[in-house]
Amino acid sequence: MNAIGFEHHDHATCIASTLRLAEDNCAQRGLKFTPVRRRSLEILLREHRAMGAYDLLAVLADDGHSAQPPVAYRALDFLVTAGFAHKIERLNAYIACCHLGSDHTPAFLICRNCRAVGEANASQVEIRLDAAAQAVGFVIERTVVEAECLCPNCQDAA
Amino acid sequence: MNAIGFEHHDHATCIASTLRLAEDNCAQRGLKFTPVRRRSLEILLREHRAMGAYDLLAVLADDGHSAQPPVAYRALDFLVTAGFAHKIERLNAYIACCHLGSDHTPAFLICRNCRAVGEANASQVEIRLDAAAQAVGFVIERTVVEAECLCPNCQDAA
DNA sequence: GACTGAATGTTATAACATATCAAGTGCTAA
DNA sequence: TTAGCACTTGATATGTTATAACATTCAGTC
Repeated sequence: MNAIGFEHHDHATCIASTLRLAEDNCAQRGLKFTPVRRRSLEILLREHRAMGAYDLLAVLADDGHSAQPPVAYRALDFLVTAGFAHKIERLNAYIACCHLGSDHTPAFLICRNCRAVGEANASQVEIRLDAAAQAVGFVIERTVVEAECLCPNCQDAA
Repeated sequence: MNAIGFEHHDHATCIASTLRLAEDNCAQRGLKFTPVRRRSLEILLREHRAMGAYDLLAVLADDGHSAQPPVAYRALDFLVTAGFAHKIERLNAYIACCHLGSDHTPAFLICRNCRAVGEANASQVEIRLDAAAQAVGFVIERTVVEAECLCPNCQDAA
């Protein structure tokens, strides 16, 4: 369950700058970037992979935070709502957003074998559901796109 | 959690013909369309909406079938694998396929308020994830597209 | 009849998620 | 300055979704 496309980057800088971005963003929007929320985002960024809520919880517990499930779910809900993280429905797991700041419809590539996750950016995805939605009078608010894949490693292994 | 696009159809005929289609399909492919599997598909078709595994289980139990979770999950797994049903990841629920027989990438419209579900057919959906997948060496096997919507009723209610 | 492989029965538990209510915190307006 | 409000956090309990593991049954076939 590693993230894809991050093999050669300065991880510490990436985390710090994203946290700063999130901080600024919260200030602008009047959102409270509390310690648990900040720490949760930091954990997701540090892992750079999809984590279950209970995985996050375990790390928070190690920090000495309260370790009841609602703590993790509240933090994740905040991050997802604020656009700092995404939920991978397929895995019931959460991942820090790679394109924080830019408005985007995320699309995920998920290895069905090792659960590695890659986030494609919006320009690479085009969806034409509008006609179908209009036909039945639905208004689309958000679209989840998740592709079940085999990653290069797991292709080789097979 | 009603299905969309089925307001004016002959439901009994629809169920019967779909079951027959599934039966033929299994015969051709050498799959065993056992009583539980058949009954599960019939239940999904009858409901014409996304059902949780435990919802299905409850109906099976009323029939007098064994009512342990694996019974429902096995039946659902068979139906999904055979292409007779789909899983709605967003809802952790299952729905009978509307386009049984035709090869298709399903796409769902899901009302976030009442959980009504509509299945769009493949020609209305176009996805361009290939470039993103190629860039990181992933091979896409299946794509999940689920749009979070407001259905007409819930738009009015708002 | 005995073997084989698939399907089913059964028990237990893992994994994911939320309801509820109490307590703390920070802001602001009388 | 303190009363009230909105929001966040703490804590307990429980609800919901899913699977592991192993026993048993059953249909086909040698």
